[in-house]
Amino acid sequence: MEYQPNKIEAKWQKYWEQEDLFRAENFSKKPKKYILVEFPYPSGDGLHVGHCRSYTALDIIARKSRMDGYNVMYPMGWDAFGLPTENYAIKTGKHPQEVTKKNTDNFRRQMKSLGFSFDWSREINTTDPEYYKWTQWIFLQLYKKGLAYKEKMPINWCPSCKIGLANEEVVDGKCERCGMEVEKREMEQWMLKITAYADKLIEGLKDVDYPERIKEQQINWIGKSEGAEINFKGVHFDGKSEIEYDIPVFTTRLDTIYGVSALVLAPEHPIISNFKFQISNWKKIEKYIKKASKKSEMEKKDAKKEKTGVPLVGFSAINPFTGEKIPVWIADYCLANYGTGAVMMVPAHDERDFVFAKKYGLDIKEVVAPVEIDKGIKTITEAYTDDGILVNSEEFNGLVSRDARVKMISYAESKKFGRKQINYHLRDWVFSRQHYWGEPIPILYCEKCGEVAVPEKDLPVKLPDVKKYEPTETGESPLANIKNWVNTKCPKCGGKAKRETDTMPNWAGSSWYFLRYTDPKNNKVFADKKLLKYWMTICPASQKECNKGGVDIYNGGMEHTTLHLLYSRFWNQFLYDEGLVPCSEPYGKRTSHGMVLGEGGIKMSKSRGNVINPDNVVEKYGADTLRLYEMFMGPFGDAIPWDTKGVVGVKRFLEKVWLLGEKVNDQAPNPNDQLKRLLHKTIKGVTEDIDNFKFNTAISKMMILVNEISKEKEIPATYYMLLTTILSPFAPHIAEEIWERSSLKLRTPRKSIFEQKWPAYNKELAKDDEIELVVQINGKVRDRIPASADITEEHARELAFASEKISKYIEGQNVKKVIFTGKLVNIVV
RNA sequence: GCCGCCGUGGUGAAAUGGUAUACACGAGAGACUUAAAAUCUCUUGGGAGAAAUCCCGUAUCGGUUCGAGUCCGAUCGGCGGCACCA
Repeated sequence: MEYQPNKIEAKWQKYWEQEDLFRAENFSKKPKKYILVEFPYPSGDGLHVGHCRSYTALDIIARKSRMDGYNVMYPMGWDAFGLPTENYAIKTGKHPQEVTKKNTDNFRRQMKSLGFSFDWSREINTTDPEYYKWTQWIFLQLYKKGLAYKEKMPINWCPSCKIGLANEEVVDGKCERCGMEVEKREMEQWMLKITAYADKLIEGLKDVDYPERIKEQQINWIGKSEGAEINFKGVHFDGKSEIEYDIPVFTTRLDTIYGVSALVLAPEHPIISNFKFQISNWKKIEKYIKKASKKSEMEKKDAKKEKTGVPLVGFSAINPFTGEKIPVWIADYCLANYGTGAVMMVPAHDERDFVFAKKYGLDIKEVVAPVEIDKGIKTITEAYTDDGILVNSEEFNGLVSRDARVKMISYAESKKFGRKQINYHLRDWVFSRQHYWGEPIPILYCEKCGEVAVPEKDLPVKLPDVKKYEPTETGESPLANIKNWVNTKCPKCGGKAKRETDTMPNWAGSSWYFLRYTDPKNNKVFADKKLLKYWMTICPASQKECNKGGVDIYNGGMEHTTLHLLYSRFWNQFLYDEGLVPCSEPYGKRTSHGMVLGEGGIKMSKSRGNVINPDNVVEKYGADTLRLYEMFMGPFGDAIPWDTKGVVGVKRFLEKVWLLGEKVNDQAPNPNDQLKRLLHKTIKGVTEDIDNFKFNTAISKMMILVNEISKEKEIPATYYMLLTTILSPFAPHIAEEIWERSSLKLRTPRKSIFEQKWPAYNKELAKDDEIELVVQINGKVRDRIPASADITEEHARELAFASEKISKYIEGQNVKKVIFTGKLVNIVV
């Protein structure tokens, strides 16, 4: 009978749903396993084949884990707040909620058609007031602890559209919609103090099983650097008298302080606007600041781009170590949002400073000499940026850089003009958006009481209906126009109050959703404590409570490494400190998938017209083929181009498996020993490959087995059923169908294949009994000799030296060394 | 630019520091067929040779090692992130 996926797939999807086979059971006696994939943003384009890839992979893990005896939770939900839906609403006038409903319905249908074993009873949606009530509640906890605060921050502003723009909407410094040059505009914004957790976020990585590259990316993003903050004395004449003030400077290279030629301020440094009227070249400075504000941070940091700057005429600074008076410049390669917004310029020992000093003719003074040479370099042709030995630094001469830094900090501390300082590259999280489609920030402004938190009993602060989804002309969110929503009473004094009209960024809802899955319908707390403990801390292996558990496996894309992954770790650590969740780290293990690219290796996009719609693939080849293909196409962690031709390969494989059913005969004689060994080897290989996320090689191993079995005239039913079982997590529909037919034939009770145990293999049979002993001369293969797998070194040497081919090479040669590795002999001559 | 990753046949790729190219696609030849499709069998990194066999080959250059696709250094090329796309 022909393999017709369309006939069997819907049948089994319905069966699984009716039998409720994938429900995660709270407090089950079985060991728990919480398997999580990043929930999607339900865009109007529908499911991307890239989504299918990671959901299939984790579905394989989930299905196999159930067969291994775990109580698995594999949930799914929607991260539905965000710009694309809002923009779509602006264009069509449809309510974002309506659009979201349509999109999530479509996503859910597509997911179901692929046979993913999600526990749909736990489905969540970040835009559901019953969900965002708790997002707002967590914000209030942060607020109460002083971790949410307001600050003026620059946003992208289009003067023609009169709206704030997301970075993505700014193309080459211009508004994506109208092409107008984008300006920076200062606006009061809600900020979250993630920097308070910088050390904890580094520290927490020690206990979790993340790929090294992810840990490294996060650590570098946080960018902890230890150094010193030194107060330079700023001096200028205001027409009547000399004014003095401190200009703090952060440096990790205090050892180079005797080589400072100038002080450089960021264009946004407060000193500049404070003393605006005393700067004699103000016009020039103003022009420079305006130009700099248009540059992106990337442009400013670019070491290859020309460095520019303007001196602050009449201003100077005093180096507290030397007492020397040095000029003060402003330059945009000094960034306002890192350190103190002021840096000391040491041209001899910093590349950017060197280029800058050369261009503007500033002093270049060597103060650190390379350790190995001490030639007294006269003309410096490039910056020496490594540590070395101090020269030209008075009492610190002769010290190595590291010691010099320690001594210099003590000196600065004793003289009270400096101290040890740790700086982070990490910046606080801008948490305000002037958009409609996000969680309203639950804050009120009372005429008498000032800023007031919305009482918890009044949550959620629901999004009101609006007519227009565009922001207002003042740059405020569209909510500002809904007067009867904005105007409210102060919960403290009952007086007049206005609501905050900013909404939260899309990242808010996704920063804690993994907690909600444990108890998705609770309306008293964000999740029940006992359920959090059960799902987040019970170690599946020991069934005992431990603090390292959290989600057992969390899969997502590399693109989320420094934002979502860090933000959600921050929220969880905060909730842990508040005693609200039982583990400090949310995810015990992190894995990541590679992107699915279009044919030819370019990104899939509507504009390129190379988007593959999973619906079409399912219709043409079946869900099992799509699943299997996406797992077979390459290593799970790598980006891989789609290849429609490649799909037929796995379809043929499934057809082959299907047709094997015709050869099954329970009276069949046991196949030969080699095939039996291959079967056990395959079970072992597939088991290990799934556990190691090596799905592509697991499939190739099954292909090899099927190719071998196909050569037999008759196949015992046990072989066929074992093969089907190890295939079942990959291609669940065909496996169920084969299992049912085999069960009927064997008259065993009908039960889902997913209620079966994962097969064990015989360790002895899974080993090779014969090998080809490889004989090398100087590392080059010269002969292969069949031998027993447990050959001794002595015997292997005998065989090697007895070989005719080998004797050719060693005749008249001096054998220096013989290396034996168990299956290889290397003779060094 | 900075941080992280990757580079192997015509293509997707496989390979605990130990036989480079498993598995699959494509291509070529053949079988079956009136024919086509499907299916099955064989060939398929480059070069030399009638063959046995030999030489070269994992982006480039160099190093470590008995032995390097794998480890180290440099270079070139590609991808992800760079804080308001998610």
